[in-house]
Amino acid sequence: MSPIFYQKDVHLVAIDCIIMGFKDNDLHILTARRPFEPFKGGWSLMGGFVNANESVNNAAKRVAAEFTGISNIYMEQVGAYGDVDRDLGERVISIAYFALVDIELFDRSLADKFNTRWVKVSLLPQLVFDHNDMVRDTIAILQKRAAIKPIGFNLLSKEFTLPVLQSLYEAIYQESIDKRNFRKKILGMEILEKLDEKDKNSSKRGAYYYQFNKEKYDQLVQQGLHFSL
Amino acid sequence: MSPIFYQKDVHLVAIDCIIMGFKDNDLHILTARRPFEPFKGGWSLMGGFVNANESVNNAAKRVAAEFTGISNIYMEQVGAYGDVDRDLGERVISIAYFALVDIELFDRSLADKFNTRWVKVSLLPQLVFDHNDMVRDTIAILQKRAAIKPIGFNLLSKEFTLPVLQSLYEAIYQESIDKRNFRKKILGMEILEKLDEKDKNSSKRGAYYYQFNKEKYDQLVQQGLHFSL
DNA sequence: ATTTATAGTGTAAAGATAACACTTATATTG
DNA sequence: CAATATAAGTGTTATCTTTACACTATAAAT
Repeated sequence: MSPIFYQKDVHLVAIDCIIMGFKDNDLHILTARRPFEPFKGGWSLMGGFVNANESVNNAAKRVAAEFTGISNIYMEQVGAYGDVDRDLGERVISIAYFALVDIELFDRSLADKFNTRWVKVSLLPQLVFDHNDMVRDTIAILQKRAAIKPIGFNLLSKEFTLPVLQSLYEAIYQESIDKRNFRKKILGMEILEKLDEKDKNSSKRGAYYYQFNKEKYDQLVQQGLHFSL
Repeated sequence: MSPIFYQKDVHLVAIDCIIMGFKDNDLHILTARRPFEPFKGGWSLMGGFVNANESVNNAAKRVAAEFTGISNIYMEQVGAYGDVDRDLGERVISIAYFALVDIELFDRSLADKFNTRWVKVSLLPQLVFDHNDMVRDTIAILQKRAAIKPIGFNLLSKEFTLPVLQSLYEAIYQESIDKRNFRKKILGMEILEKLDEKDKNSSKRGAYYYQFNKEKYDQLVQQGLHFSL
């Protein structure tokens, strides 16, 4: 009766990464023209296979670093996608991860090497296999997670202005937010530090730069206080 | 350069099910004495391997049905667990699912067959491998999910009393809830139907039975209203 | 008839969220 | 150098949501 006496089936296990960046007031996803059959030339997420000697989490980090040139990326697992014929070539079980990167750190030489492009989430084309499902599930997770954890900062440079931070949250939630209410709430948390410099690119007056204070945040969490936007 | 020219590694892919039931005012998880090495005799979740010809979701349903005798179980994926040495015998990537069952429907003959037992979540022993992590992650998901979706009803019989429903939510959130506030909220959603019979087992006065009206709930969701407890 | 145990019920205070419009700073232009 | 144009920055009020809180009702058992 015991399964140990049967031959157990083995599977190809892949990683697919939903690599997200923020620019031009919009969330973007790194996509590539798929270089292999099946669906050669179709738009695809960044992927790779899990090797025998690496954890699934490490495989995801490896893949994300390979296509962006960035290490230490913030990543979360989205889930396993396991329909028998989800990959039309052969059976592959894929584990999807989303990655939040500061798009400024992206190594642009890799865009040529891998034929990748940052596309707006709102203008995402049809992707191969079930990759659109993965993106949809990612956005659902991101909306929930961003509301209760300060993960949005991973999408910004270390220094950012409040108008940019607000437009990031508007992009994530896909709805506009009242400026005064947003500032009241985010500044009320006391996890941001106001700097003396201003960003004068987007307005004549200029907007002050802020930076996220992780130490203060961790301290507040320990006191039982919670991020909530 | 293309990975297609390399031998790709293949993996054993397992399912582990966190099968949850509700009785005696507490959440319970189905556990079994593990019948194989490694860790033969250790407490374990219900597991199995994904076959070549079945989707991962179907494998999870198969495993859950095999150990409970119940089909059409409410299940959600918890995530993939992929450390290289998480299973000390051989490398196995496991995909965990939680299942919510009406414990009354459990086929008790299977408890003998598989040497399983329902144990209180609050008294869960140490489990083999990373199974305790899976349980912890399940409870975190369950707490969030139960707050925004009426999934708790999957743990109850079709007819239930409000005191029982409240104790279910108290068990999920691991905190006590004010009786009046709870009733106000849940009845205010208008997704419950009051029946004429009472349950007289737990009190002299008896508590009215209610049942969940899924049609009404779906209708309200379409109108943009949301469950929130 | 009395006791006992759980079911059932409403209101008010506090806190969170949502709605709303004008002033300020500064680069650019005439 | 005065006027203009543009985005940054700032408080208050109303509404809704959440929380806190204590007594009455029902019916079985004695």
